[in-house]
Amino acid sequence: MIMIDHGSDRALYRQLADILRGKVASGELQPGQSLPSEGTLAQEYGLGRDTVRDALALLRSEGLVATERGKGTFVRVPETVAIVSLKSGDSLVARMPTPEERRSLGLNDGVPVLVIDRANGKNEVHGGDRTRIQVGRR
Amino acid sequence: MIMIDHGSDRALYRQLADILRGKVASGELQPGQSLPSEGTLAQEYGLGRDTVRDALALLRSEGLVATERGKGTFVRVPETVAIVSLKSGDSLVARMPTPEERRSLGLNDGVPVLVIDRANGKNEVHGGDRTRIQVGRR
DNA sequence: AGAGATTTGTACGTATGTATG
DNA sequence: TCATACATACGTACAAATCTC
Repeated sequence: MIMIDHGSDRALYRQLADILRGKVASGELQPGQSLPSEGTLAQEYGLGRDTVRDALALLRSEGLVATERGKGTFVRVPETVAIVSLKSGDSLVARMPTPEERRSLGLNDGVPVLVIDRANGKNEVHGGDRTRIQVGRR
Repeated sequence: MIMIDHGSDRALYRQLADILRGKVASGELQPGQSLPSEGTLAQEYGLGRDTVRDALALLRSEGLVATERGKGTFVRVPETVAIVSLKSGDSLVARMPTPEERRSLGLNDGVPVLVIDRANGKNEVHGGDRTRIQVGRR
């Protein structure tokens, strides 16, 4: 098993994030599955709880996991994706949501928004985890 | 001046983030301008440095500020935006970059990527802070 | 070049509160 | 009711990058 190298230049919390990211990538941790608790991870890897929390915060910011208070941290399950069509004259950008957008759309950490500027001047904001943009071929 | 309410339900670091976000929104803090140091903020608002860091981390995750080690935290300056055209049959999604994508594109915290699936099967990844997607009207 | 001050990064500890099961 | 788990907030200490003199 891969462990933490206290002699490495790489920060301990980054090493732990690498390990957990790898377990998600390899399928050892499946979508919906819970990670060990912060306390358990701290004990298993010989780290302070703060260091474990830094690692989990990093993975949340990447959109890889979601943490629920009192429950635990879980590998994110992909959302059902809706197709949104773009037409000639439309444009869009991607950015992180404002706190208000996060609330109103119910977005997790590590989820951007797509902001569409329609040719008619109207504006749309879509959650990045549940939206695919498509041109033509409707 | 707006201060921190230790009696409030809202977490202290969120209150501080609200204050700083407001100063950016109002223009009191201009793009490129540095925020007070963590130590200064902690002293001014009567908070622990850890709490100040939580607030700054939140603002970074929103793409509002960028922190440079040894220098300070600065209001993000908008990047020069390149226009990328979509054609019929193309599609795209937005998500947070992998660590590798962040490195290779030189992306800050709080900056998503746009992943374009071209009709010919090819794939493109663009930094969300420097890209506008457009359909037609080139 | 070098020394010292400033600033952020990392890592630990403790304590308490709140949500969940 | 009780145990578990995450959230918040304080403290300390040292490392590393930057800046100034």
